[in-house]
Amino acid sequence: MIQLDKQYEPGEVEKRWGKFWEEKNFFHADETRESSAFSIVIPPPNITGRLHIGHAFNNTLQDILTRWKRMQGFNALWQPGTDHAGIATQNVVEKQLHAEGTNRQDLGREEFVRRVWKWRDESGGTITGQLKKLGCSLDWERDRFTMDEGLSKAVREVFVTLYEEDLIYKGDYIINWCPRCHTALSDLEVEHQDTQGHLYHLKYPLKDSEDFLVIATTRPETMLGDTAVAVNPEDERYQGHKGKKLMLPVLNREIPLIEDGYVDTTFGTGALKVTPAHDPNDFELGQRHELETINVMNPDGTMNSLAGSAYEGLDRFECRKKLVADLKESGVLVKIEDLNHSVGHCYRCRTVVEPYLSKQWFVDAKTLAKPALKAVKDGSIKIVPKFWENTYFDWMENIRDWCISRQIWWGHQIPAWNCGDCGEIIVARETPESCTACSSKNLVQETDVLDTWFSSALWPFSTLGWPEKTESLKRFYPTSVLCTGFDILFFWVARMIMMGIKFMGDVPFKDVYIHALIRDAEGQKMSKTKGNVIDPLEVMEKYGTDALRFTLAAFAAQGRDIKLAEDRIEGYRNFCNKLWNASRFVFMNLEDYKGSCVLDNTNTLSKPDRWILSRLNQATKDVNEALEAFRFNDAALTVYKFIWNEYCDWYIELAKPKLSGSPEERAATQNVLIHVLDSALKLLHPFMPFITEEIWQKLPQNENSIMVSAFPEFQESQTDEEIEKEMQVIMEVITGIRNIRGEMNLNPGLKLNVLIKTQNPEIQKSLLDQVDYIRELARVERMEAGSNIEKPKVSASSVLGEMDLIIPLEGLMDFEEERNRVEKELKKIEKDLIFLDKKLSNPNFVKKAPAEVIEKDEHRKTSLSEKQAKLEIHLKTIKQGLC
RNA sequence: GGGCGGGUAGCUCAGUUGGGAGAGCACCGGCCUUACAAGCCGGGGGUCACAGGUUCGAGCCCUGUUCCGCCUACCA
Repeated sequence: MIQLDKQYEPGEVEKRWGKFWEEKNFFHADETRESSAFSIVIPPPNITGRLHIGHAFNNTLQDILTRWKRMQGFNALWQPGTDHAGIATQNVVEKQLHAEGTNRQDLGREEFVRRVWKWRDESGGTITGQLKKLGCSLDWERDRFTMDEGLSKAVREVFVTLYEEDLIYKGDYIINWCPRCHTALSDLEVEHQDTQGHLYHLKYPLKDSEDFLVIATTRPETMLGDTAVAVNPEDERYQGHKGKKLMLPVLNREIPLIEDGYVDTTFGTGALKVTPAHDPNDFELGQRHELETINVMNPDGTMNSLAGSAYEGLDRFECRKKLVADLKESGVLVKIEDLNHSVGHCYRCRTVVEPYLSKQWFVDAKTLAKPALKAVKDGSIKIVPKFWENTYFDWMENIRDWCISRQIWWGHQIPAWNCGDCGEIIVARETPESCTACSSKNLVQETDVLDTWFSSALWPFSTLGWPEKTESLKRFYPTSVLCTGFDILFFWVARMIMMGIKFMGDVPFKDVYIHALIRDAEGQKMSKTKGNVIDPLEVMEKYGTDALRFTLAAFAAQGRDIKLAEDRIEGYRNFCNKLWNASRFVFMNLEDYKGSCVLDNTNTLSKPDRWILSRLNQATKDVNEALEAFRFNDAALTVYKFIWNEYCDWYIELAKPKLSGSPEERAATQNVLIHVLDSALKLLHPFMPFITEEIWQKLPQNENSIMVSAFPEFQESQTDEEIEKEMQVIMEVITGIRNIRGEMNLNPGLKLNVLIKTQNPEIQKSLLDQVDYIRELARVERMEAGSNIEKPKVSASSVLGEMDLIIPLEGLMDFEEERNRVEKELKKIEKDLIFLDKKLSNPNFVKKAPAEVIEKDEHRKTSLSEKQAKLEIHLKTIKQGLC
């Protein structure tokens, strides 16, 4: 006989089954298998990553879907992999070098890249091990890395194709420059933060005049690169100055006054300094007016020689300080105002980014966005929850070209070669031997690498073998669903849609499930610097992986951010224990059991048996429907309630008397206990894979693992509404008795006698049929049920539907308590009746509401009135007793 | 500036087509009832942010206000 410990201990169990699943290769999806496919690609974690709570959440949801579909018989693939995470990884290794007293420049590019690979081989797998601990059923055989040979080939293929179609181009534009990372960033990689800054008002003198204009700027140091001042042509203040020249203070450079409708007459003084090399708007102004561009900064954020000898070499912020002091002294500075404005920061290192003119590579995003926009508009891709679609549309409709070149070393080097002789740019899939224009062998490859998100954008097909035409692609593309947080909707999701449609001719996934972000108990974003991170590994250690997974699923409602509270995890840890002990009970009663988990003979079933089977069927339906709609929380809660509130609270209790009944009764009950436990474990398995496997393996069945067993399916024939109603009445009586016992402080051990008066012969019969359950569960000695019951004077009583529940309490009666109890009940009824009366006496309601609603209310009113009358009589006798 | 999400019990949150609000935790009372004290039984607790509107009927639909959070933007 199988004995379970009194408490569930997750640690050892999790290790054992994790290993078992992997050894049995259950996570593998075979592309040659015929059954219909279900596929998900993991949002590839950075190789620098350690599993944080966001990963745990995201991957738990994916694992739930994958396990569920796999059990449903789908050929289910969950594609694993990691991202090389260009800047992030480079920063990590650079930090190491710094600690060793060296740097990447000293190492040189080749050696540095070798060093990063070495780091990746040694530490890049951390997250993989952690995902395994979480129980993720990823097909590890297919593990991919964005810098793998195959995926790099895909990157080249895409780059070259887009270049050939003029969808990738190279040009001089203002980009976001991070002076610390020494690289360009895409617009998305800049985090805007509202910052309390200053607006400096400066006098720009007109040439050969005492007169001057006042301009306003937040970044005075950029004035050193000014090549014009602009005003709005409509601005009356400046009508007299048309065509004049100004002298740039400090450098005494002559600059023109130009007119452009872009200038906002209401901001500052209505005069705008124009710095085409250091501001995106000024750059456009400059292009329109053919202004010179003067770049006054070095890539590291210090001022260069064009800034003038007084400032050359200074850091941009030091320069600002010194310059402002100088301007104040020379009388150029008019005033300094406080200004709250948003300042861009590098999303990797938090350094203030600098708008910077430089030569970069861009993707023509507008062209690629069009079909990607359409795919969501026409429903080829569904975003859940739907409100994210608007955000997606908005961004895609206003998309700007994507800067894809990065001046770092770790990543996919751009497949472009510059001819040292004729200057030709050669973009090619294979490294060229010689220049296509002049046949020179003097070719140097572009040193820039591609934005990390460029390779991520190809993930749904590059991982399946593209550009080769593989079986895996055929079977698993398009993938079924993409599951991710909204923070990378633009970074990743939108770009995958663009690239998928462009290169596969089909969407990369049919559904996108966007989940919320997890915050701490105060609603703060978790971050290491704040020290408020919940470490999933610690939580798993403390409460068990299943408890964490279930908590995350139960929180996954569609809407607000998730404030993770530890007591919820504890609550679901308790649920594990509850399930464990219910199973323990089942196993304790199986020593003579000979059957299997499959119900063979339904004829011998008792009413509670039929009831729990019907309820199981309903739960099955609800779970499947909820998962189908990505309502993880509903699905989780359904299983929870079924197991705890129905199977444990009622069915096991109802089963106890039958287990000590006749051998036939005992056998039948064992059958149902086991069958329902078996099914409940399956329903729960996607959420709690470890404990369900542990218990399931002890059940009498022959399959390999619960994870490859068949997920329960709803069967119309298994629903039995009659039985559900009948059992409801029995439960009501039991609860009613318990209620009186509790409210009147009667000793729980005290056996009561119970009278039930009812005119309904069916209820009478049912009560008498099932008197054993009532006696057992409500601790009743004798029960009488009939239509001619006399109510003893000294008794507690309540009205339950068509039944009058009477408990004689001669010698035990606390009249005071009973009066309070009945008066409380009457008060409630009175309130309800007033409400119903009002409603039913409203002619419009009677006229317009659907018949069934009216009928329901009328019925309710009658039964409440009856109940009220009966209770009032009862109350009278109580009061007599009190006197 | 534009957009999105949220405001429901003391706390954390559900509430799927509109028909008088639920869970977990916390709280109160009673129980070691041989599966489980990480448990069992019973109980109290809500002007569903505010103000209007539509409707016979609104937590749910519409409008406005307010507070919180987030996204986005070329506010020098």
